[in-house]
Amino acid sequence: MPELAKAYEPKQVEDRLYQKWQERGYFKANPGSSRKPYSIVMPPPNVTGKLTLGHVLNNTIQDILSRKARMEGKEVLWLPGTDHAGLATQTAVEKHLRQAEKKTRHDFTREEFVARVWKWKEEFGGIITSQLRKIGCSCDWSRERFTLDKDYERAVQEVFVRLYQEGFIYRGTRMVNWCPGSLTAISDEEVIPRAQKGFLYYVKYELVPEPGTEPEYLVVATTRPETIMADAALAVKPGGKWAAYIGRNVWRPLHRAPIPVIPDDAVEEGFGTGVLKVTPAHDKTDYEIGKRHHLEFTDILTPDARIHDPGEHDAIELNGLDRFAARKRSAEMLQERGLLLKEEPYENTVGFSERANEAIEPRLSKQWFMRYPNVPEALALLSEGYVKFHPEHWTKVYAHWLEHIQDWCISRQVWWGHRIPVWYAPEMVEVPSDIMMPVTVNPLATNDVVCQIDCPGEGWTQDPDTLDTWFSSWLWAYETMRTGDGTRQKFYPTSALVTGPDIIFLWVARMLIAGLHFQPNGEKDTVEKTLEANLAFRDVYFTGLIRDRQGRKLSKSLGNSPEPLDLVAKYGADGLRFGLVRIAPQGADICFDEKQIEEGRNFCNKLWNICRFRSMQGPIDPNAEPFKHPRSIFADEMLDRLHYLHAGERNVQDALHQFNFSEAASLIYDFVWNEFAARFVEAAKIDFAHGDSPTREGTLATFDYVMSHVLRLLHPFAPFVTEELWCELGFGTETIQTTLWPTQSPRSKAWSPRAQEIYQTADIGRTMRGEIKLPSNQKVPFSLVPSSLVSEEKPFTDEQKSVLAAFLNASEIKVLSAPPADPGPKAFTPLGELYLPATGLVDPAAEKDRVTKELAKTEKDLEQTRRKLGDANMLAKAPPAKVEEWRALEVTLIAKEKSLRESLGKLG
RNA sequence: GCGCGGUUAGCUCAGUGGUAGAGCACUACAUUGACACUGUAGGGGUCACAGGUUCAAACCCUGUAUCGCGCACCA
Repeated sequence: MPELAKAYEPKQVEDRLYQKWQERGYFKANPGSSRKPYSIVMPPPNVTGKLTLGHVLNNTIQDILSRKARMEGKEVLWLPGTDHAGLATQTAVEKHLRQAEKKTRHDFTREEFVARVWKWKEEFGGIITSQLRKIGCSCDWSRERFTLDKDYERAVQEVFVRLYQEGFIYRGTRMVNWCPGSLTAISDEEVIPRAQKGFLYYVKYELVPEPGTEPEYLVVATTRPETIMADAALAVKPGGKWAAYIGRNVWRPLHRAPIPVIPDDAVEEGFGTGVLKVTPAHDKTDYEIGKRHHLEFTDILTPDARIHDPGEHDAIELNGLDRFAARKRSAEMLQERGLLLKEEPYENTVGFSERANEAIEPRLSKQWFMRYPNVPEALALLSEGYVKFHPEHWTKVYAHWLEHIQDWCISRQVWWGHRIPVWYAPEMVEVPSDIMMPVTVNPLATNDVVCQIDCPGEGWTQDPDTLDTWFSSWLWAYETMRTGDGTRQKFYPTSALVTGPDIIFLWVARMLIAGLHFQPNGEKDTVEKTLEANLAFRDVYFTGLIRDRQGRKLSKSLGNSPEPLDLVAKYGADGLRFGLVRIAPQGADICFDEKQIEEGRNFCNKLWNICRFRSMQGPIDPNAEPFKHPRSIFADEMLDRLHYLHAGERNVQDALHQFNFSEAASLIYDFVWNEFAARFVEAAKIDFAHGDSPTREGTLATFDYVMSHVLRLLHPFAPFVTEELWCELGFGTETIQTTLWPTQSPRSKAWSPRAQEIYQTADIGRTMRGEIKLPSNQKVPFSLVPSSLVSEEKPFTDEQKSVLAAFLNASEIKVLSAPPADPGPKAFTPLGELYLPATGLVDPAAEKDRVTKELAKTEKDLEQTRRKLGDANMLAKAPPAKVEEWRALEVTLIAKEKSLRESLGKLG
């Protein structure tokens, strides 16, 4: 057997193993297999994007699920792919063109520009998928999909046509969230509210005098004086304090004209002045009010949010100004006209588009909308348990969204994406969407339109818009499986989805709805079966967001986002994976610290060195059967611990079953480091040192048996190091990937608590050494006066003594029948009283300190216990077993206290 | 404003009724044979606060504070 390197070197291992796995086709899913299916579709990352830590966590969890399922004998499909990310990619290419060629998208024809984006995609499209390979993802790359693949594109358009025909998709002029930076509409779900510091401007609206009235005015508090020219009315609460003015007119202060005072329930008297200025074309609420009162819809903003209020009027100078400059200027103009009463600092929430970092402009615009089908069914999926969210509390968020669902604005004024399959008759003149003018609103216009994929004939023009990227990804769970070879029949519904809660509406909910409505697996004989056959997925695991140590989101602009591949180079892919998964808390965001990755690497190295040590003792037996050999109590103890790792109160099986990955990782970590390495391996050294030890073979077999379990349990988390050790050490020859996932291990019938007692005694003895400040390499003689139980019922053997001596770094352990004549520092252990020599080692003053401290703690414990035992109420109502525990504790503590007092007495 | 989640050691987190835990960081000691990516020991906590339930509360209930997230017709 080759000797292993002194430390685990991931670089020597990772690429070689990944290549081997690929060549041998381990990740390939076979739809013809008779094995039970297990499937996951990868949330497709932006095709030209780069790997982030979020991707690492997310895909590591998918890999854990996939690899474990393979080891459980399932036919696994983990389907990878990428997303065309319409606006994001287009923006990136436009930025590149601006910098490299000083051109905008409008310097090209649409076809030329889209060709440039494809070129960009060819150049950068492979980066993220190659990065996923670097971290060991076991997806079936032969099935990689892209949301703009020809077939996929056609499927998206088919869905559009179908929904149009079914009446779920319509075109309309409505208020949308307009991004003046990207010049496109976006959906409600893509608007991010942000607190903004601004001002509340108090503006005088003078009443148009009527015969017999005094000059009067109403005051409006507004954050947006730049929209005053678009005011169509003032609204007040019906029957409220301003109700007397209803029906009168006021002078609009800029672009002076009379506008009516109207009653509307949308007005809250407690807000501002209780008088609301109504700009139906620039505010969602005002739009509704405008419709109710048949007001005029005046749009005074260009698509890029500059003022454009044509005609002759008194505020003409605002034209051409950006909305924020216009805000300032209009306030000044009001001031100059004596119409601005005051302005006060004010914080309100404004919607932003994340991509362009621009304040969203509520804007009247002609767009395509989708009314969601199957909403009640989608709600039932979760409430009736067909689909489960982990952690569960996201269910409520999902339900709330569905209960308040609004139609989805699905058209985008973007060139890179799925073109809307709608055609306009030759005689129709469509206004190009990028013209820099406000829209002409004519809600009554009817269009001669045809909705179909192919051009209906000469002269017909296709709608210039593309579809929201999410309108393609909502089909991802099943459309990626359309391969004509039975893949969808075998693997859909998918088993699990792993994603972030930030796209619960954008993607997760919509995929469930798509499954319900399009029924990719067809109709079955009962409603329930139809439902179950068409679930997009059965379990959804939501990861937390990764933040930096200050709690900020990781982002490129903040520069707080570590490069995952740098971390791989430093700590290895397994170190990164294991470190991240072990620390990721359930249902909460992750506070990233590189130290955690370092721990992951250290753990892999620990595992490596345990195996290295084993390989020095001779060849490994891949079929080791420890229960067939005579065994030490330490081997039995180890086997017992393994049993509990599988079946204890907290165990790996349950943790993974409950999607508690950090718990599973922590359990294995603690087991390997604290049970296996720190206890069993140290005790095994005694066996290994003596070739003639009768338990040597049993210890070797236990070692191999337990290590075989550990490597397999760990493989989904740390695929490279476990595979390397598995094959190099001879546990197997081919691969660990297709070995059996271990779920249980029996206890030894011969198990006794003695090994635990020895470990506990060693801990106590080591503490004693530490307290009298013995250098850790100084060998000293210990004496033990065994308790009666130890001396009579279960003798303290020489082998046990050797192990205890090794743990204590003792030169010898003298077993005495009575305390030594000249007793030194003493401690109570499960084995009896443990003594250090009185002379030569101990400074009496330090020893007195030690005993005094120990006595104080004992007295405190004793007092606490006695308080309980003295409380009649407590004794009466607590369970008897608990009371017994307290009684036993009291006895021990009394003896300990007595003995410590004696020691203290002797020390003077 | 409503809803969800958090608040435990310097840091990151476990801990769903019975004497407060882990890793990191810190301090001391130790480099002969698995591992310094190590070993041994130590210091360090009014479990956010206030009430309540209970024999007993970090844990259950109510309220408050605070942080994060989501939702809302936030003029």
